Amino acid sequence: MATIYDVAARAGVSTATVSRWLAGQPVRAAAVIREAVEELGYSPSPMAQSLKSGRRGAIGVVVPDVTNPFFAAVVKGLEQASRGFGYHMLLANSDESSELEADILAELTPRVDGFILAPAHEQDLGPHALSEAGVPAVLLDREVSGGEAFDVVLVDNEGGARAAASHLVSLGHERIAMINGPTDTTPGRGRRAGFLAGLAEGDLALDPVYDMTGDFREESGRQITLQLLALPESPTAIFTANNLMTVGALKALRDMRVRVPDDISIIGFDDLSLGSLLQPPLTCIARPDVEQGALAMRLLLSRLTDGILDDGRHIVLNTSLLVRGSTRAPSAAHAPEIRPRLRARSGGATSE
Amino acid sequence: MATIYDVAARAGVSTATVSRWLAGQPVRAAAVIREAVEELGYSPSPMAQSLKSGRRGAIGVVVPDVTNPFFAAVVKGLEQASRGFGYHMLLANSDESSELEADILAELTPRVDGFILAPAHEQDLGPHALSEAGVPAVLLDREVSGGEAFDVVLVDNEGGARAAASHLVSLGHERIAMINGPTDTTPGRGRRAGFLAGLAEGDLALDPVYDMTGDFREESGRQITLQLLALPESPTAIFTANNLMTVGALKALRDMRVRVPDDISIIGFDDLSLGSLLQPPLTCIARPDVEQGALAMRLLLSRLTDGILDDGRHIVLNTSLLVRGSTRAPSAAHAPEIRPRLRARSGGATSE
DNA sequence: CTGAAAGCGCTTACAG
DNA sequence: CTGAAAGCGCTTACAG
Repeated sequence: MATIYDVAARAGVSTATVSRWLAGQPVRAAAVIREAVEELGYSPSPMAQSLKSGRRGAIGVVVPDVTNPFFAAVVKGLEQASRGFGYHMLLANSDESSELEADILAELTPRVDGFILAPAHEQDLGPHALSEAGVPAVLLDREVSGGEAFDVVLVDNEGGARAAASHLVSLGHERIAMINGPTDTTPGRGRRAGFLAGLAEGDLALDPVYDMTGDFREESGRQITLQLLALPESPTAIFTANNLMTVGALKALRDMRVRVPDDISIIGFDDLSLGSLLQPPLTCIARPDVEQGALAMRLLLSRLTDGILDDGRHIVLNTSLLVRGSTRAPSAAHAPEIRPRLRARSGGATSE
Repeated sequence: MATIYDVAARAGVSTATVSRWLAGQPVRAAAVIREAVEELGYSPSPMAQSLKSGRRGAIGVVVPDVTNPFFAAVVKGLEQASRGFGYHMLLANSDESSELEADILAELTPRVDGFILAPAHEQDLGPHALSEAGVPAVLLDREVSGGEAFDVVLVDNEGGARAAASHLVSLGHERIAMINGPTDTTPGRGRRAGFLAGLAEGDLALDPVYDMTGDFREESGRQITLQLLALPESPTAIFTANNLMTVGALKALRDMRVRVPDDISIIGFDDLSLGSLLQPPLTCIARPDVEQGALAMRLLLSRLTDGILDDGRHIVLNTSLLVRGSTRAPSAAHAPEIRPRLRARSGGATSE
């Protein structure tokens, strides 16, 4: 590989001049240098440049799981927004583990100029180590306790979950279950709070037997749904707190031959790529994903390139309720008013 | 940040000794050095190390689109297989564009030790530039013409597509359409060849009006399906050549209220994450994805760490036919034998 | 605008 | 096993 010395020699100037030309500064020998560069096929070594300048030219992206369509979309948004700024993306999955996340951050820190991070848990220490090291980070979809100084791009978890609750309440449901994610994550905490608030507005409380916590993965959604169906008095409606758990719940429902929405209503936080193709189509709380990634990247770039040093900026994106076919009023067999009478005879259609 | 000089000074040894200790070589002052490193919170600069050693510690991953669940799974496999080897992943999307791909490769080349690449088209020049530059690359899911020297991990496109054709033929279909991807991609070429072969085994040919080519994206699957449905004699079965186009086709079918499999059968290459939840569940050609990524990474690592210099190794993964509910024998109204008679009266149920 | 020179933080023959 | 020294390929005050 040709070095800057080769170019300088060939062009008959000093390496300093070549370096200036590379940086776009006005240089007398511009034409000769360009020629030498082309003939030698020269391209500067990013490693050497970084060593001198301290600029790494890379951004670390750490998400729980790229396999989750939401995060895949986020990554796409990140890339779109960063195009043309000369940064590359170092991607890693934390697999929802705070330990792995901390390791990854430590590994990546000396290699990047900043981070886009969706922390596994709100108690994660990794992000704080970052701010101590002076590496800017914007938190995506999830906050961290004591992390007010970070830029954050969130979705309106409370508002979305509240809308889900209101929707179910307005349909007449009373036996309503929530399959939530860990409450030590921002989405888990926010969606729970919002859901409880929405129920409260309908003078309902979340019955402890219907108050379930999974781990945001498909399998936990499936298992918990199975548990709910096995209850002596199973719920007439379920709110699943994210896309993957919704899929798990739907699979459990199908396996148990529970009809949606006849026997049970289901509404999920996050739309599914095939949400509109399901039978019935999924009622859900939809939200931007690619845009959320793009927004986060723009915040980071503004710190990196404009040297912005404000306090943490908070952006909260709106959700929207998509009423499709998976929710409806509870069937007569489950209607609260007549439930006791019917149950004395039938034992309840869904409790088996 | 502490440098190796700080550590050396504190430990009372030379930087050479510290460097050797870092590399795991036996050193007398090991204990003192360790202490100094801990007290200073020293961690070596990867940039400086790279500049000296030439080892970049990163692998470039270039795929058409991480948003495609197949590639998201592949990326997960790549990461799993590389864990513990000390490499980081630089991820970029080519967006199915050969030009963007070439730019990305040029940008990334000086920063990585090797590439995992799913080329946009078989004529791409980018990969050849790589081998000229001496940067190892393994091709994933897609080959490149004249690229016999590359390691490649493919899926059995021919076999899978042939199985799809056989399945439809065995059900009695004759008016069979294929919605393929670009034939200048390995999957497009292979799946077409396999499908034609499968039809030929049933003494059938692919009618030119049923021989469609999209771009592997959802929207093209939708558009083409609409075109097929508008045909005076629409097909009784469709084979879609990848996951995204299958989704598009299903949406078109739903929008046009065409019943599956009553009015039309559909089989896709690639399973969908919700494939089993659809009504009817999707019949498809399934294949490994995470494993394909892991395999590709192992090939690359073997070149990188063991310095293997063999000729290109080819791995072809098997597909499996998942017969679910979206395919069945053509209905009487479409049965070839009696079609002419019926059509004289009804005009055909699906042609509207 | 330009060049000589120092230095970014390491690693690695070379000599001991 | 260890240290002095050169050098990886750049950039950037400094002096002109």
